[in-house]
Amino acid sequence: MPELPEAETIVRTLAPHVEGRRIVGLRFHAVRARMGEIPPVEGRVVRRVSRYGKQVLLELDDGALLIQLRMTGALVWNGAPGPYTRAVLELENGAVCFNDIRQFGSIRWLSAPPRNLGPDPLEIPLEAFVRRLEAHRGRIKPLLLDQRFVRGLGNIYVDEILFRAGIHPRARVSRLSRERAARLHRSMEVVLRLAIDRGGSSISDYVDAEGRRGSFQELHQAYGRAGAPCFACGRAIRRIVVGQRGTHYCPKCQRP
DNA sequence: CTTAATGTTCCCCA
DNA sequence: TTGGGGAACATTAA
Repeated sequence: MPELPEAETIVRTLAPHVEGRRIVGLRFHAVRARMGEIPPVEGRVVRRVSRYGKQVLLELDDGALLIQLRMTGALVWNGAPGPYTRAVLELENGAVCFNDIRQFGSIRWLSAPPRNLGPDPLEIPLEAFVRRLEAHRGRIKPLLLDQRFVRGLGNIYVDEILFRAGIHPRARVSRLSRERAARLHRSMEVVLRLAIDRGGSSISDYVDAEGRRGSFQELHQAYGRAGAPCFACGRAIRRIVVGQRGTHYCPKCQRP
């Protein structure tokens, strides 16, 4: 469920409730939700809530809880625990439910800040982005989905970004002109910022920490619009499979 | 009953 | 080493 804009929205809506608050307990309702060992966190204070790509970090004094939401994970403040609640973090002033229908998500302990992924797409300068592109060969969509290339993009936003940039999802990275690379860089920033402004995309399950849905799905130009007319040219949006992921694009605006 | 779904990881092959 | 394809994980909805 969460890509960068959803994770960012969760962080922004969760932070005011938990930052500076003392932890009372961390309980797992599903064994698979905990990845690896987690030291006792009772009595420790949540210093900061932040985002690393599409993951959420609850930073304590000497480490952090890293929450991977994967496909259906959610962090809801003071929500009632339900059948899909996999863990609950109790604080002095309330609780955070980690809900996750498909159970792909997990919570793990980090003793040092993560740095295993690529740069944040909202922070990487154009020059660095172009240099990174030049170091790769394959197709553009799988590369943008690779979290080691940039961190935070997922299936929805890659389709939206490529649409806005007018680039075919199967375009070869090595054949992108500098101009198109610049357009891609700009589209990345515009689409992500717009999506954050709209509180993310709620296709099925996604809600922020207040339990509210996002509205960026109403502005999708490509994702989920197979067969519908392109807002730019009127041609039907096409759905293909690229790297095992459903991929939506306009055959006219995104020429091969 | 079959397929696809906002994600990642692992295995095999070129 | 890199990249591509397929499968796996668990659950729901169409």
